[in-house]
Amino acid sequence: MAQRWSDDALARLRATSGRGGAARRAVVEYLGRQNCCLSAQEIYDGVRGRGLRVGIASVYRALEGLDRGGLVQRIDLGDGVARFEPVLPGGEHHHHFVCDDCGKVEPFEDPALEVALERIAGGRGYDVEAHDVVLRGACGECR
Amino acid sequence: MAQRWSDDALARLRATSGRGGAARRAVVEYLGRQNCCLSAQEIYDGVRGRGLRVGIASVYRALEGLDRGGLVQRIDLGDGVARFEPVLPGGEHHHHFVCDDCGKVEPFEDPALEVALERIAGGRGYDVEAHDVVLRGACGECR
DNA sequence: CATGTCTTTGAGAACGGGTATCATTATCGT
DNA sequence: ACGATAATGATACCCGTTCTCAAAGACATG
Ligand SMILES: [Zn+2]
Ligand SMILES: [Zn+2]
Ligand SMILES: [Zn+2]
Ligand SMILES: [Zn+2]
Repeated sequence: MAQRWSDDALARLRATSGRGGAARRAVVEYLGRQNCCLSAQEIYDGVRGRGLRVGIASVYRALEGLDRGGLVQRIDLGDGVARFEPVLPGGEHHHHFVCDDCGKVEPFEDPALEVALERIAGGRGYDVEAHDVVLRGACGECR
Repeated sequence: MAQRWSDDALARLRATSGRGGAARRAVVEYLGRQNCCLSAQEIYDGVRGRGLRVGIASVYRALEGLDRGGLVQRIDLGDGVARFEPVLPGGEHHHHFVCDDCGKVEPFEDPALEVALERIAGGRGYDVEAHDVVLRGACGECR
């Protein structure tokens, strides 16, 4: 599945952006191995940890391309650091709970929430294309 | 109502922080007059526009104190700028729609969404104290 | 009101995530 | 292999936010 996403993302990027590059490939492959959000710095560290000489600028460039193509979702948890996670085909996705105490980030899914959000999208004069939801509080260990 | 919030916030701040100051008072009074979120810079400009010599650092300090006291909600719309809006007593609040095209921010309320969020809060092992929701897309004028 | 103590304030430096720049390297059709 | 052109990496830069610190203000006391 993850491998599937990486391959698909690389193919899609090549179709829109003309050429392939090593940095972009490294970022996509590293990201495809994750199942929740990572910051650009975390991706940079992870890729570098594998011995690849990749610049932080290339990480941001790859993420920007992935974001424009809808292959990645930009997530803002309120700490001033943007995080990114793969967008799986079919629209299945999750949202995040952040512990105010220890900073832990946990994903969750909730179909009823998605339905409520769908209804809002339909009811207003807006053309809603995406939604962000973040829950805050104390996690099981911290409360 | 707005005046009510300002008075209450100032009283609450004085109770926790010992002394009152002119900058803090100016920020709270300006913020109490608004009904949706403002950035620190907008607050700074607004207060300065009234001829008060207030530093941007004091604006951030006031906002930090208000946030710690739960008197203000920090809102992150994903553009790298934190925004703040008064937290009204009773828990009534709204969320925001952001137009990807023109950048316009519009508030909306949706009881069904709040119910869905409440259910999530109760069902998991978390102790959820707050939630952020942002919808993105094209507004009525831009689509 | 004057004094002294402690807090708040404003200006600007410092910090950090993210972006722009640019010379160099890699890609890929030919 | 060659050459046009896009991608890359190092680093300078931008800008929102926080830190620092001397000066000003607030409050209790006499
Ligand atoms: Zn996630
Ligand atoms: Zn969702
Ligand atoms: Zn609002
Ligand atoms: Zn809500």
